[in-house]
Amino acid sequence: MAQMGRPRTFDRGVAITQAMHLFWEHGYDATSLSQLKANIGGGITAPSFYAAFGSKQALFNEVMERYLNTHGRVTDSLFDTALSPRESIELTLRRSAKMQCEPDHPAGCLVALGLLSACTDESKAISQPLADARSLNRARMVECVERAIASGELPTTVVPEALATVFDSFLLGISVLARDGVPLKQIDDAVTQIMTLWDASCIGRPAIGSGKS
Amino acid sequence: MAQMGRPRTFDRGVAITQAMHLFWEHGYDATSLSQLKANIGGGITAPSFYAAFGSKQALFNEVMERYLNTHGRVTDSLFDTALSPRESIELTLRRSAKMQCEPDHPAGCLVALGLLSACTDESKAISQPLADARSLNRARMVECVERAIASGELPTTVVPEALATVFDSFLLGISVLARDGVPLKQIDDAVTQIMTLWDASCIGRPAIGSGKS
DNA sequence: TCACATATATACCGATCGGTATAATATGGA
DNA sequence: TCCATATTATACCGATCGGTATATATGTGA
Repeated sequence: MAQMGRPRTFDRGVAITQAMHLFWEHGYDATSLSQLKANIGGGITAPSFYAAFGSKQALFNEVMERYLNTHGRVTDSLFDTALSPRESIELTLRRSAKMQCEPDHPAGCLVALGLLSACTDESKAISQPLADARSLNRARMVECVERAIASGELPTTVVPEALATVFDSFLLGISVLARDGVPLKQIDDAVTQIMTLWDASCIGRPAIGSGKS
Repeated sequence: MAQMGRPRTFDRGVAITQAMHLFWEHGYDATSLSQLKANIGGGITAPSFYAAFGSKQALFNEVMERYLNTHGRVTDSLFDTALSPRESIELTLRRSAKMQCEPDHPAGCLVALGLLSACTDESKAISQPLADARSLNRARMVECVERAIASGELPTTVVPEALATVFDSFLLGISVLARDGVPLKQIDDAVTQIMTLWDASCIGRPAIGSGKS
């Protein structure tokens, strides 16, 4: 019993990728049904759309799931305990930067930019999984620094949240840079530069210049 | 000749502030005329709106101008040559973080989040002044680092774009953090932390850990 | 008092939004 | 062959979008 009924004229899996690119570029609200229908499988009709995906929101849910299981994986090294904490963070930053600048899909990160999609209160709830992903990444960054402190890689004077927030904010900012067309090399050089912050903390010179205000 | 004709029932300047808060929170596209009309001066009608502001886009232009001349000024220290380059950047980061977490207006920065407003191709053109402001800030960051190198504050081995991009990306990321509800103290502590990067570069230890990947 | 200027209120414009009812069409299994 | 199943195409739904035409109310200056 392979499949009953008239076969659909488009590939559902490919369609989700096409929809992902649209949501990625324009956000949830700003991506209209007309755009989705026009860009899926060379153009489909409204009933075909709803028969295949249920609703715009349901499709977006599938898109988020797809993204988190593919492109979103660039931050997986954050909880790869086979790596040193320093390597975990550096890899996350470099892989994220590279992915976000790839030319075969919209620039930036859907998770970070998903905050923009959440314009309406309604769509804020819809893109909650993206907020959860950001929250999870934040927690993992802190854990990563804590691991480094526990292993003696970083001195106990380092405040995990403070250092982790530096990397987290830097990471989130990459999405805006990528969207603004800043070249990958420049961002990657910045990663190299920011990793010296880790080394500086490593040497046991935390909180230099903490005064000022 | 004080004013001719029937006086309007709302304060135009206050209305622009109210509109700014809406655009700030929801973005250009997602802020509807209905919302604007309902929130301006306790509710106005469509003809009153168009008589006062011309169009949604014209109002948004006034809002951007207002923002850049008020809240957007937190980055002014970037080109205040009375400050040391290090102070310029640190002040920019701290003032930005503080402003973006103030409770009397939406969290985050309209300039950074304006990237989200630009969902449609059309609205991308409309919010071009915000993209220009980001671009300008980027250039000023680089100039700031160059000043430090010229004055001997930073060694000539520092690549201005790389270090500036670190601070720029960190700054842009603050908007997402603030929107996600990360407390100001945590962000401010991160500023303290990231400024040690400057000090580390200052000591003449640039490009540590530049290898890897 | 009366014209003028400006803002207001009511009602409406075409376009698009996300979503659907109805019916025609194409496949597999009995 | 004929039915069940599933997708397709056509046409349409009410709601909202940004914006406007018309008429009325409210002020100033002569």
